[in-house]
Amino acid sequence: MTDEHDHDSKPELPKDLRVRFCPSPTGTPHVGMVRTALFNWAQARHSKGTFVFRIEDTDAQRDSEESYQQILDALRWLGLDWDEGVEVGGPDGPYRQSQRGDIYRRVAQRLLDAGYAYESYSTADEIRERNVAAGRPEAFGYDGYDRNLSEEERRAFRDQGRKPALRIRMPDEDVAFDDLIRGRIEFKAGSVPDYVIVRPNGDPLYTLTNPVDDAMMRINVVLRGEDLLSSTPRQIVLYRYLIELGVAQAMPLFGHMPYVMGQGNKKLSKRDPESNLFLHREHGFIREGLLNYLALLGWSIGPDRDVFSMEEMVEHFDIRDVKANPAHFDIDKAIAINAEHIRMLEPQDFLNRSLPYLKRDGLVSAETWDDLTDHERRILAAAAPLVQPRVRLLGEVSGMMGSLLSDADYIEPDPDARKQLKDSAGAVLDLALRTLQEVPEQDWITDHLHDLLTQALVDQGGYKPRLAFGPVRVAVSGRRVSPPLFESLEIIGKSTTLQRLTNLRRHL
RNA sequence: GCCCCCGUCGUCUAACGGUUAGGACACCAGACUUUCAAUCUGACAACGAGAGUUCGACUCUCUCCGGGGGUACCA
Repeated sequence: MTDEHDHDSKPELPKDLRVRFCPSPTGTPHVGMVRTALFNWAQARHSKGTFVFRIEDTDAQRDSEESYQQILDALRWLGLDWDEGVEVGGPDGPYRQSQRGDIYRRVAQRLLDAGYAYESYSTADEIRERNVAAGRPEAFGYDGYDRNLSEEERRAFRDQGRKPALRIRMPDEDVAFDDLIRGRIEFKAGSVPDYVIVRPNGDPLYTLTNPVDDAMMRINVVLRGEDLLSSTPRQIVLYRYLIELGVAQAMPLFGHMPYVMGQGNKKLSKRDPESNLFLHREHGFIREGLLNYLALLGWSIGPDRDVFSMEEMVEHFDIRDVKANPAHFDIDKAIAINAEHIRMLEPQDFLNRSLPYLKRDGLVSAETWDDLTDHERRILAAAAPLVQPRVRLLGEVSGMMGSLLSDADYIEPDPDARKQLKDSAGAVLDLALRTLQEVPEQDWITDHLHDLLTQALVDQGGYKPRLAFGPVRVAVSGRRVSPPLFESLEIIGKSTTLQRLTNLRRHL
């Protein structure tokens, strides 16, 4: 497969590509995070490179073990496998930043010794006060006050009991780079203030840990969210220092992916239910469908095409083809794509994946095929082809199959279904009952039942098909929407069918 | 304030100087049908605005407008 696009001014991807996914374990996994993981994974697989999975848990206040476990669960469910990282190990471990404190301390000290970083005693309040006093906007940022403190001045601060944060010294020059998605981006000199890499209490910050780990893990392509775009110049500067110190070998390439947007013009927030990956799973998204949809947010496999497998995505994916503008998460389209993937499932696969939902809803005795009863297996096998093209989410399977799996001799019609019953329903049910009673067990098959009822109700009874079959369907399924009628009759059998017809007749 | 990003149907996208601006989702109408789906047909619907460059701009440049992000001892 040759790449059909030229990528203008965008850089070439490195030969031995190494990308990473490095979430912070805060909260439950969300779709924006999944999309980031997906694009990194797809690029790694396409380029036959290495996908590193690291956890950035330097913020003890917000990080949680539960969230970490959920992220693992998410990636495993989605099938986004990693080559090096947590759980699987690798040459550059440990892969949780909370276990790498010594590394950061050592690098910070070297940055300080080399003069690339300096001690800063200013508090946030003091910085703000100085800005206001100098007529600068409050949000001007750090003013460089501690840049050239003498040893005496530093001692004076220490004697007051103050401890310094460590700040990186930003050079007074433009910083530019070629973004893999956006092309050349230039930041004007002086627009990025000196920034903190280590707190006064010694805690390293993301600003330090992220580039240091990328450097030590030899990450050469950084694909991350657009929200990190404006922090790239300071990262580049730090990287230059790390190269000087021999900690980093070379500057990585950067690509900044557009946001996934929610309602209105706002980034999909963690609070938004539509962002919750596990909620989508509970509703019955399958991994193929969700991943396919997420891939569509900013990327296209080609003209006039939007349903594809992950294998196809891997074959064609190039981060340089990703669009730079934010995309709205459209749940309707996501569901439609999911429906396509459900229809493409092998029938047995469809059943196996539906079982947890059926079990959850109390319709079957087990979550796995082998643990079901013969009776359940027989019904499910017969019902699957009827149901599979009719559901868009696996969570809908229960509603479609409920009346087939149940051996109840009466099903209370839901209100929607009851509205379908016209005045003629009683007479129709009587006629259907009389007709079906005569059918020998061995003739209780779909085609025969269809012929028989059509003849009795439509041809001879004079009812329009709608009026003829509506009441029968409601009696059997209790719903306005159901699997096809005659197949359903065959599946539930003669005895149950007659009982349900009789009992609906009684409850009219 | 300053810095940075983004701008094609309602939504996701195709187009890479020359097309009646294509497809998908949603919506509407129809065919098929026992219902609902599936499938098929059709309809509706977009280049933010203005200047350039060019024989010719969705496409290149600039300005404006609009939206978003950053300006943290969060990531």
